[in-house]
Amino acid sequence: MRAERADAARNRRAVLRATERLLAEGGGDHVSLDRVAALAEVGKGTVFRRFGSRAGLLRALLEERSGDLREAVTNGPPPLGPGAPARERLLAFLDGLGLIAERNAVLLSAHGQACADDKYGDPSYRFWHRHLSALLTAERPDLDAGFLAHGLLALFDGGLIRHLTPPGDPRHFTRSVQRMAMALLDRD
Amino acid sequence: MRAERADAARNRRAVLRATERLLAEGGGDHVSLDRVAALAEVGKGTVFRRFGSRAGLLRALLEERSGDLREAVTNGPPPLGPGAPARERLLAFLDGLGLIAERNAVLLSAHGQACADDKYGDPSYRFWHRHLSALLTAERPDLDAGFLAHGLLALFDGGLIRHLTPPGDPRHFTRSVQRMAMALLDRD
Amino acid sequence: MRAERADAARNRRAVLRATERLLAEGGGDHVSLDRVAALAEVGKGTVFRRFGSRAGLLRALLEERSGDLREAVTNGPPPLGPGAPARERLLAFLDGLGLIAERNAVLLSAHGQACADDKYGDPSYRFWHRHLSALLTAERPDLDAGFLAHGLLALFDGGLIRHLTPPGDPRHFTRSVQRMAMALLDRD
Amino acid sequence: MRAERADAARNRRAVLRATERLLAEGGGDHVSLDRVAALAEVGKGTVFRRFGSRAGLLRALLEERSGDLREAVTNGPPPLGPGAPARERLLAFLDGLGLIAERNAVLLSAHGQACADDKYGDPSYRFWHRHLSALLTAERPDLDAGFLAHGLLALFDGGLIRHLTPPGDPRHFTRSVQRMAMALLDRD
DNA sequence: ATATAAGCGAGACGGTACGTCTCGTCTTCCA
DNA sequence: TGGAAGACGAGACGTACCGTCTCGCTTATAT
Repeated sequence: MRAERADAARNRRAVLRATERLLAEGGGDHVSLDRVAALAEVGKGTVFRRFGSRAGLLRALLEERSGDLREAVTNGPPPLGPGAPARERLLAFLDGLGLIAERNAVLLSAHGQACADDKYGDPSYRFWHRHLSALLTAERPDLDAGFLAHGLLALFDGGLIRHLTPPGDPRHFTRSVQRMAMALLDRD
Repeated sequence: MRAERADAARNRRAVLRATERLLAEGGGDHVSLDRVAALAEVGKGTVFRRFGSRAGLLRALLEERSGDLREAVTNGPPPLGPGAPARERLLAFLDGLGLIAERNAVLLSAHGQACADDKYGDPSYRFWHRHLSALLTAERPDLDAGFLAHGLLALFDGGLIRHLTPPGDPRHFTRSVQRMAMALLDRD
Repeated sequence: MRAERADAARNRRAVLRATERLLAEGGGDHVSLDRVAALAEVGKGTVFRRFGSRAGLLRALLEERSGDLREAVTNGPPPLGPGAPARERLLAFLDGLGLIAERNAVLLSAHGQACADDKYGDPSYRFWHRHLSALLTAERPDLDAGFLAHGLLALFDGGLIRHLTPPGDPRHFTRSVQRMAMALLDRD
Repeated sequence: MRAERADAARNRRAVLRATERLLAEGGGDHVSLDRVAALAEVGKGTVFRRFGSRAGLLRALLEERSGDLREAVTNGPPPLGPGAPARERLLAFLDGLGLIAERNAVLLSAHGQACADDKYGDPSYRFWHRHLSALLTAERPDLDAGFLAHGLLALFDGGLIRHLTPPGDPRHFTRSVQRMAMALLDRD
């Protein structure tokens, strides 16, 4: 049991590392499960047993990347975690999510393509959405916070980030998102 | 450049009609170019000659669907066309685009998947983006209208529309978008 | 190198059987890889994985057909195998090869068309050529046996065989080849 | 009427020149009728009007190349033409045909592939075959001259010529053919 | 000079093969 | 005997090709 777990963990890591290498090399289309398995020196079946599908693999990688943020948002210290005013938490959250997105634009694209239309049911998406909704509601109970949350999350698209990120200013996108959020929060 | 040959036009139409039939029947994944060609009673080569790729085909269909709006926005009467106040034009435009999107959510999804990350360079996207940017700038020159325009357009995602449209209220999504736009325009 | 998997072998056989059925049904042009795969109840990829290309498939079939002769010539009893006088071995070999060719004229044509000009580098061709050369050299060291071997093998063309085989005398072609070989061997 | 003929002749020549340029450039597979038409600056329809098919085009080119030999063999002076002893005519003929074949090995391959199995009914082939048969019969009425003629003609295969022609000795193949023919003629 | 007719370039078309690729399943085999 | 390796089915994609067919310009004749 224990040895087996170690194997599984090693494989899991190998597959994820292979995936990110392929992502870095050739973009989202470069990540085929055959290639991932080959690069990870693992059978294709193993990839599926661990991750279920291409979408699952990309999702797992994305969750690995954003696990810390999720933790910080739930249990961490302010301003990310509970305790700070909603406005500050919102800005901090967008900063954190933006950083992840900027660093993983290619992965984001690939995940978006793979998940197709299940994207909005994804637990991860739902978590971000709930969090955003709550913060927005706190500041602007008069607005449709749920929809606004979708609106803000819709910005976190790999293609858009690549399109908007100028060379030399990797945080440009995040600041734009934050400004847009502020424009939404500002009461007329 | 010679004009499109008569039979070419006929085929173009047949292919587009076949595409929409397949989209309606079985969703985006049902639209394979082989099937399109077969249903249109056209050689596979013809589809590729006209549309270049799966993405090109879906794009063409989408442009056909939105051609009227584009025309109305450019040369039509107010409030869509020039002449009305920017705020009214914006609402009218979002109404028009929302209607198209609500009616073509499946197509939108399929297109989004196929176009991958070239989406933001697409002439059609750029047109909508320019238009939105101009209207937003007119109302709120103090904001980053270009980014807000991307933000609003990011909402027009097939999956999100399906996710948010309740049975019995097909225009719900559009109204939400309009409200979000108004929230952005309202000066603090 | 692992041994061929059991299912791989099964599929290999199924594909070859499908190929020969299609050859028999409708001639060489009837053998498309799509059809072969469909008839063998096998994915198209499997055909390519095993045989690499149309040419490879036909070559494999041909080699299957001539494997026994190859074995008999190498290790079998005289007069085909080693031990008999060269003249008798030559006649026996031509008889064997002629029989195969007469029975597989259609396959021969198809293979000739598909292999294009790599024909003379093909291991199978080289084997027959070496064998023939050796036998001819033994009998007529004064002649260019290598060239004569090419000359004799050039006769084994599907189209020529069909052209020369009268109804009711399927071995006519072979006897002609043998007589021509004898004419070459006969010393002036 | 007369002007039209001029056009037709010009086009015919342009198409043949284009064909040979493509043959020279990239081998037989490079000669697609689309490319021929484009290079000849001629409509594709014109190619088909003149030559009927890919095979017809290659045949026409081949006949252009061998027209002189045909004429010389029929009406020319000895030893090619009538008047010389059969043995000398045969050698002269093989020399002439060999020269053409050596210079047009690629064309020969392409023609062989295109004509598939109609090759032996081709008027040109039949002419060479009749001529060879007659000469062989004259020398060796005891042999099956018709078959031997096929045997000799079977040597004129583009692939074989390329395979056997060493760099620096372009007539090697022809001499080999002549020696083989002599070996056949030499009475035991 | 105008109208009609023929012919040709250009190339689109239908149909289809090829070979590559992908996913997710499923069989086989090894440890 | 349980899980890793990877072959498999299914089928899409995009390209190429052939031989046919359509179109519309250009020329050629007829009025």
